[in-house]
Amino acid sequence: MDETPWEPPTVLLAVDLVILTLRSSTLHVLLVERGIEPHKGRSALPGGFLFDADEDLRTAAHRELSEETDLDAARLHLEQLGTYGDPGRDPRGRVVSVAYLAIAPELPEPEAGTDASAAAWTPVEECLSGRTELAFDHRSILDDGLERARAELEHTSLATAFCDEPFTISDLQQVYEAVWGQRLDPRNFYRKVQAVPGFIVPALPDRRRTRGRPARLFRPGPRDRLRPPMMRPDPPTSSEER
Amino acid sequence: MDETPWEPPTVLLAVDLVILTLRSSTLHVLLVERGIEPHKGRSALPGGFLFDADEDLRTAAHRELSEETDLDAARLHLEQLGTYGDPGRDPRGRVVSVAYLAIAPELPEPEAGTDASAAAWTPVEECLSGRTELAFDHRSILDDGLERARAELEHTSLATAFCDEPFTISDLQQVYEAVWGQRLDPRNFYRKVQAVPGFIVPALPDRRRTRGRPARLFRPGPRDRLRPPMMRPDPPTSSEER
DNA sequence: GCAAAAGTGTTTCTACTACACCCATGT
DNA sequence: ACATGGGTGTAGTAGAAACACTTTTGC
Repeated sequence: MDETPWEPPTVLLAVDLVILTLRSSTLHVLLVERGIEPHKGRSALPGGFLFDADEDLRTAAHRELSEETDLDAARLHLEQLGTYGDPGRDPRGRVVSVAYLAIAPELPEPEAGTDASAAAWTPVEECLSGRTELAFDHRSILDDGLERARAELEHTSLATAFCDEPFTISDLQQVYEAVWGQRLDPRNFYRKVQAVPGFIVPALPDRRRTRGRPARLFRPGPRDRLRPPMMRPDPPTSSEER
Repeated sequence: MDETPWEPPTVLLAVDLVILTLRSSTLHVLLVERGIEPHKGRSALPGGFLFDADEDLRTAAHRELSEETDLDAARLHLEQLGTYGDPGRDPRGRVVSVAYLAIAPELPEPEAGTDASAAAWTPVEECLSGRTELAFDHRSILDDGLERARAELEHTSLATAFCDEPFTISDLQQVYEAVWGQRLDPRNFYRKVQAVPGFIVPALPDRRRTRGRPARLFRPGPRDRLRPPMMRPDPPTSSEER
């Protein structure tokens, strides 16, 4: 049908990162302020173009992560989220961006970019409410990243990636509550988590000094997929169909 | 840091399709025989390069689908699966491929390509066992597609996309059994499916003529996300950790 | 009538919820 | 002592599995 000599179109390939963390029990996302057009001065997800034609996609994501934060990128959970390639999403031309989702434990210092204009942890609520508007289609990438994180908390051990080791069970509970936006019963959570084989394993009989009784400490277990899953309670469903 | 004039590398963008269907109670995937190098003569997932720089990714997937099968592409469930961009996955150069997952009900005629050399429904078992070797990294794309389909059967109404309307509950059960590779109890399945609000709704009091008592007919319901989910039974777990 | 598949009832077991209660520590 | 969060017991409820049994058709 089309045996005519035909040149496939080339596109620019980029990676974008949704980096989530918990800061004082609130979910935050790392945003940079764009230093150049388009969308100069607006907040955006960290990311950038593939460096050269031999660079692996995941490697590119790690590189951008290192360039724009001081995180120990190696130990970070990093997972492909989706690819965003609508024509017109970037006025400079056809840019297709592969988004990655990264989860970081709470950091000592919030920012310290070596590359981008400014990097800052921003409460996700600010983005969702529209108080902070994101460049390009980064709002929908963020939405997808949040929904992915919420779903993975049910079926994988992702939550432990938010925590520094060792962690207490209520550390873990704060992760679930922040990401799901729901309060959970600490007593039931305590047992439910431990009922999942391989999710968490006890650490040294060390104990954490806070108010109240010291808590036992745990580390991530060997299992990545949770069986049974940690199902989130149904949100108050407005209408029932039949 | 690098303010030197720098040209971002361009890549070739492709789409690949994992098209699954049920044929005589067995899960099949659509494969084409490659007519050109590389991997000439080998089986591969249908797909191809982006047509031009203005073409949407999903549109490209639909176009390739129409070109290589006679499916009514419009009514097909089509969902982004992931992006495969390892350098070296294609010897022709840097090709990044966005994979889509499509689910089709059983078709009157299995093949009829207008574009590719030959299209054929192949039992997925043939690919998994290695009896049919796939070109490029299509084997791992297929693996990801299967795992995605298995997971979506639990949480979404994807299974109805395998069925022609109207369908019986045991039609639906065959979908679950084929994709999960597990036998299910028909009596419990019968009630479990109907206990999910909005999953399926009764169709005309028409009945299907087979051996045995005729079954009631149903259509897909309004809900896309299943609550409660249809959890698959745990596969016989080999080892328990503690 | 008999085979075959659809659909129902019932029992048992497990899992989740809600909440009362006890435990260990800092102040 | 007492406040504060960690951890345990337990009853009530809902859902899942297992399986006996009835119903409706084709032959």
